[in-house]
Amino acid sequence: MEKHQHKDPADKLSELGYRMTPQRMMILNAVEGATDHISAEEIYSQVRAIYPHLNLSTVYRTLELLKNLKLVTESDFGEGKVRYHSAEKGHHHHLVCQKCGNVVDVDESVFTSLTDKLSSDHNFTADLRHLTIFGQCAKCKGNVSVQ
Amino acid sequence: MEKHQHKDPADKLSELGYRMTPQRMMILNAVEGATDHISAEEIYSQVRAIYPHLNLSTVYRTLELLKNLKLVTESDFGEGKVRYHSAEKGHHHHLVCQKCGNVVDVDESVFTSLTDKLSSDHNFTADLRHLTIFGQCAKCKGNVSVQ
DNA sequence: ACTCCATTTGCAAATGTTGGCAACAGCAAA
DNA sequence: TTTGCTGTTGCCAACATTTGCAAATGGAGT
Repeated sequence: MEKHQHKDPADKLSELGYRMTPQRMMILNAVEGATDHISAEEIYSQVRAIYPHLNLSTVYRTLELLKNLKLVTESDFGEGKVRYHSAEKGHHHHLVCQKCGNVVDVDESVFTSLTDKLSSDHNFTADLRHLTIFGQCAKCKGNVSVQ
Repeated sequence: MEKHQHKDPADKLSELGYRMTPQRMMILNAVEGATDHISAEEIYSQVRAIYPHLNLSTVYRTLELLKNLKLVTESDFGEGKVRYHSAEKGHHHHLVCQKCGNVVDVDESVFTSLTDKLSSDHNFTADLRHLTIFGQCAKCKGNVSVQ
């Protein structure tokens, strides 16, 4: 009954001609179900707990696919690994402090002036899904230490 | 005679208390001398040709140092590896087309409205040295193909 | 149910990059 | 010049991620 009220990402996959395999189903669930940005390794062990026959490559390949289909979002917080987030839950971007490592979310609207300018000046349609901005937060701005 | 007209990056290193070793000298030269954005591996083999006793780790560690000292700039063009550029040659940013892979340079000024907003709204000082924006260029905007 | 075939997976090896640790080298003090 | 301290390097193993390839599988057609 509530089947076609808002399109389930799983349906979206098969509608686009991709196969809905158990692996994909569970990886998708892991990303959707995560309360925060989740890493490939976390998805891997989380799914493995209930579906032990799963390869890490499959996780990466599925995330790549979901990313291309705009079902998930990829963010690099400078940890040496990348994190994923369900696109369903709304777009937002990140400010990462290079000193304390703190991450602040900012709304997409902050970037509209930039995307407008890129569009008008360069005829370039920016895709800001991955955008992470590094810099210094309010707290750390006083510190003068060189790294 | 022209020694202290504009500060040589090499001098800058030792002034800041870092040692000027042959490895660092040659890695720095490789980045300064490159006509375009150069990868770690390229620096490695280029320096090795005239200084065979050099380790790839040293290249990465030196680049990390130069990056922190704001002598070089790091850019990720989505090739699976990162590229470096001499900061002396002026700051600019990149628009990478997700379809054709073409890279366009844009001037730093395009981003002033964004950095101003981040500063006033979030008291966050953005460091845009690494900024690469993905999206679609003018040519590819017509295409409808999914990936 | 059965066949077929492109898609998807697992496996293992390769990639680019980082980290630990012991040996080495620059430089200041004696 | 020798000593000693500390920063730097080489070596090697770890890490996150990607790739090639052969085997397995979903699902359309019979």
